[in-house]
Amino acid sequence: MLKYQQIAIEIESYIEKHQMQQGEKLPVLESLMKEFKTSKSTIVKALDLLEKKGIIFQVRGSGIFVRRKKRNNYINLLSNQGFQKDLDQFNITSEMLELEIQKPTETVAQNLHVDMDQDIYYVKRIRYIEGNTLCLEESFFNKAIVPYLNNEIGTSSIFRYIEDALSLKIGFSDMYMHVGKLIDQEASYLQLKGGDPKLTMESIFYLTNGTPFDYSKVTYNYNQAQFYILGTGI
Amino acid sequence: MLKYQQIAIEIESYIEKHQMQQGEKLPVLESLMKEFKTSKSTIVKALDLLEKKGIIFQVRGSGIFVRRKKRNNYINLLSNQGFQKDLDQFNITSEMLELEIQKPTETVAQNLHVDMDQDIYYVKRIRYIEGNTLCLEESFFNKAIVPYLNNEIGTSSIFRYIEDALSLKIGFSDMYMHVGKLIDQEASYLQLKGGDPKLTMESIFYLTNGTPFDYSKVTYNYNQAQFYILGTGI
DNA sequence: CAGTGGTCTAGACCACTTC
DNA sequence: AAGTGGTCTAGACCACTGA
Repeated sequence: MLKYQQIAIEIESYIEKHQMQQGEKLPVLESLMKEFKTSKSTIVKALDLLEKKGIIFQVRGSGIFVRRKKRNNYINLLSNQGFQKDLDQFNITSEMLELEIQKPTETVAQNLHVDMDQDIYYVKRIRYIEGNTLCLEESFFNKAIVPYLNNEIGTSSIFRYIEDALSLKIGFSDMYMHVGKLIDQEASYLQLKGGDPKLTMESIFYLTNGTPFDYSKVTYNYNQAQFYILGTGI
Repeated sequence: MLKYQQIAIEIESYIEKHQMQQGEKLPVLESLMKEFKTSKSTIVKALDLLEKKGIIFQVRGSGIFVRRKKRNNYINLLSNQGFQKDLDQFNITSEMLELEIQKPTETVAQNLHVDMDQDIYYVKRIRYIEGNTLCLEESFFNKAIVPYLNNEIGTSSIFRYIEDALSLKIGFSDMYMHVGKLIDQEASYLQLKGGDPKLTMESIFYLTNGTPFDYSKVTYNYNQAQFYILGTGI
């Protein structure tokens, strides 16, 4: 664990433990430097990390203040802000519908940057949140990167498997979202009606070295599709 | 203009000008330091800024690479990634429906952190993108911070007015979104039908010093509600 | 004008990738 | 082993806030 990450975690825990409210002031840089026995830059880097996560905001000439979101029951759209902790606060389970090795369609081949004759893992799941249908998810994994998947991995967390068991490092993602109407087949999976609203999210996930390994298309139940984003900078 | 911001802009222009593609390599840190006659930290800071904006990604031990989004016709959800440049690429206009001074409702008072007897500017607008109805927007501005608004400001850019004319600095925002069905009144504004899908986005905007000055509720036309996010970190 | 955060430097050392 | 990005330090100086 790097020093600045460790410091960030400790400051965040401190805020949590003391139930600090929006606008409450944290100790000044000078104090933090002494407390953590480190240089100014390292503290600044830790604080920048917390600012990016939406935990604090810094005001030049004034101080460092706590920032807190106000609503629960909303899911964080940028999981990097919450280090996956956010989804853990909900009880999310998966039901596997299909899991097989396929050749990619043209769209999939393009998004995963593979040839049409390479193998792809196709995973189709329904995900539940607190027992309600959250979304229908179709994912395509580049088999050259994720050589093996099974039912057990699919019903728990594929990403955790990729990071822990395959020790690959996930880097960044492109996400595209739009709103539309459910077709009958989608509706039946989500226990809704054809023509009901849907939120579709297409994502491409990359390893830290820039290789795309997962293209996924997720159709959300509009009753559960509640997201928040803590924006930094306008 | 700060040095690291200037450098970031120049690197971004370079990428743009040379039409560099996803995965193309930029010069190494050493070269950039020499080229911009500056220290390593400053270059690193400029690159971190570009990484946060989704323009590049850095791979330790390997290099600095260009990142490019693939789809057009999608609106950037995090305008901080694009410095407002993103919306400028579309032709967006506004039609003012209402503009008046009111007392806040309880919800508004809470979100803007004002008392129930303080004055609020209420602004109701329809926004168009390339001539099509994009959204119906209701905004509430704290009059103590934004003391004056008129039709002209409202039909152009209220935020630009706040930053330029009032010289206030906008800091960060909380955004909450969910999907639902249009009620008849909303539908008529958006030239859609009652029961059609809608995306609702509630935002609270804060100045850099943490004071909330704008609470807005935006109902998007589902035909135009196409957003993208360039995620960094998972 | 004192207090506080932000930028910038020069350099040491570390961790990862690539050959 | 060489190349490349990442962390960390110590300190100078700058820019903004608020009493």
